[in-house]
Amino acid sequence: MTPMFKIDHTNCADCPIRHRAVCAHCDANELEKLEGIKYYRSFEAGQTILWSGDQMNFVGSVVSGIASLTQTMEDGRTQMVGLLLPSDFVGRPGRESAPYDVQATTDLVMCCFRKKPFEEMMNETPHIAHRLLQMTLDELDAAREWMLVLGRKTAREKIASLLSIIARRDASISHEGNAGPIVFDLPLTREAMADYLGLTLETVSRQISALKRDGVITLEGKRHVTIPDMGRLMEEAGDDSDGGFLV
Amino acid sequence: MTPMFKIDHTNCADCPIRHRAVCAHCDANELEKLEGIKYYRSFEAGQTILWSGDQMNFVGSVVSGIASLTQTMEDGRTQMVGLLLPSDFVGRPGRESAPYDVQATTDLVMCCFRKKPFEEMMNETPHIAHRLLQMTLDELDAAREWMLVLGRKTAREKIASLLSIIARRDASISHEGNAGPIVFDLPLTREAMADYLGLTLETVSRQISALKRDGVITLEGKRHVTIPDMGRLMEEAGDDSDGGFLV
DNA sequence: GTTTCCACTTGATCTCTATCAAGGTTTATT
DNA sequence: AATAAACCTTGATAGAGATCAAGTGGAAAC
Repeated sequence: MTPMFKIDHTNCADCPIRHRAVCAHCDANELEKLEGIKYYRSFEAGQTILWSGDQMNFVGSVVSGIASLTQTMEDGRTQMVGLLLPSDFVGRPGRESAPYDVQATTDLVMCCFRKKPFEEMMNETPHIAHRLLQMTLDELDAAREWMLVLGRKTAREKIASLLSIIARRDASISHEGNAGPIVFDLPLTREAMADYLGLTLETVSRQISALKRDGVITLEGKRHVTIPDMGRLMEEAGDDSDGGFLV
Repeated sequence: MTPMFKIDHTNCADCPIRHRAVCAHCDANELEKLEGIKYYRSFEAGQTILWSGDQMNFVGSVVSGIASLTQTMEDGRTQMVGLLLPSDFVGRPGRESAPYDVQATTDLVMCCFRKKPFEEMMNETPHIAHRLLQMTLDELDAAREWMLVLGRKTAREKIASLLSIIARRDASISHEGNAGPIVFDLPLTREAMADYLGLTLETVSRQISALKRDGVITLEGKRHVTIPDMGRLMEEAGDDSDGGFLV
């Protein structure tokens, strides 16, 4: 079965969304139906988009920036449970409320669809339901991969795993699958990284310094990262070299 | 929208599956179509049902016993990424292979459907696709809830969280939502619990002893557990008392 | 130009959990 | 009844990461 939506980071001319996600522009048949319910929203870094328990009256895709899903315990401990990069889908068709906080980790633009009409369209067009199921399965795979990181990896491996995810995601967007050094800007503070990895920000800082000292990464300033050897980084992450991350 | 399948632990006369899962007997319209492709399979405790990467040519529901999903690193570290209790759905419609090992943790009976015809039926009957999306979202919620456990909870809280999940699940099956002590048999070895919680089996044993010493649980033998006060257990787990676990 | 603030780094120490090791129970096997 | 094989418990010790604390650097605000 060939997917009705183009996927995997191909852009179309008039839409900024990379098409791992559902997008109106990708399917001429749906375009008119969606045009009316589509809108863009911008958020500032640090802004909370939704609190856990809030009514969620839209679904959408990240256009630019990074959003994060966070769970919080009563005493304030927090764990990031999802990182939404450009092209990722946000939303829970058929669900009333958000089960975790959704935050803009950086300045963020989202392409939103009002939920009701989106769901109606989903019910009428089976391939969209099918596509959503596939995306949800992707997210489930990514969440489970992350459970291994959280449960069994050392601090150093955790950092390497996170850098590896961001590097791979970034590389696949900027220049299609070539070798050579990978360069990118870290979009997360040390604290956000710690929240994602189940560490403290001090440990994150120490391990980044260690990876730098050992030549696994190069840093200019605090955010600009160069990965001279991706294979080496993935060894440090404890992954089989071919890698199975899906985020 | 009312679900076409009965859900939430109601049994019908001729089917052993509790209906959080897709099941032929729950929808007369689909019954005949499914009859031909449905079959039961039994597994012994410890048996591996699927290795990571194997072709997955069926989907199905757990009828009795417990199955687990496990990820393994090259050096042997393992993390359980899912626990499948009776009524849980196993399978990845539209996917070729399993991304993790599937094992029978106890003796296990599954109700299986051959994948191809199941997928065809899914494509023809939108409400089954819809139901599968909802179930996958449930699993995603559970996985993300578990990320908080793995990333931020102490060993004691982790044990309490696991007991809490099993107790709640068990209680909702055996006697509909009443108060009073909850009694059940632990279906997992200390080692399996450790693999699920990102701990060692020694730490699991020590924390269970501690919970017993502190009167949070009572143990007869090594597996028979009594929870005198479920609220107390949930406090120990660090949950807001109303609890959000979805497993 | 100075001050303030925020993100980050580094050091010292402590604590929780892993690790190593030994022994105990229960259940199955001979 | 004796033996073996899982499974579990408990103790001693070590180590990874948390916690507490001080200080650096850079950018924005005054």
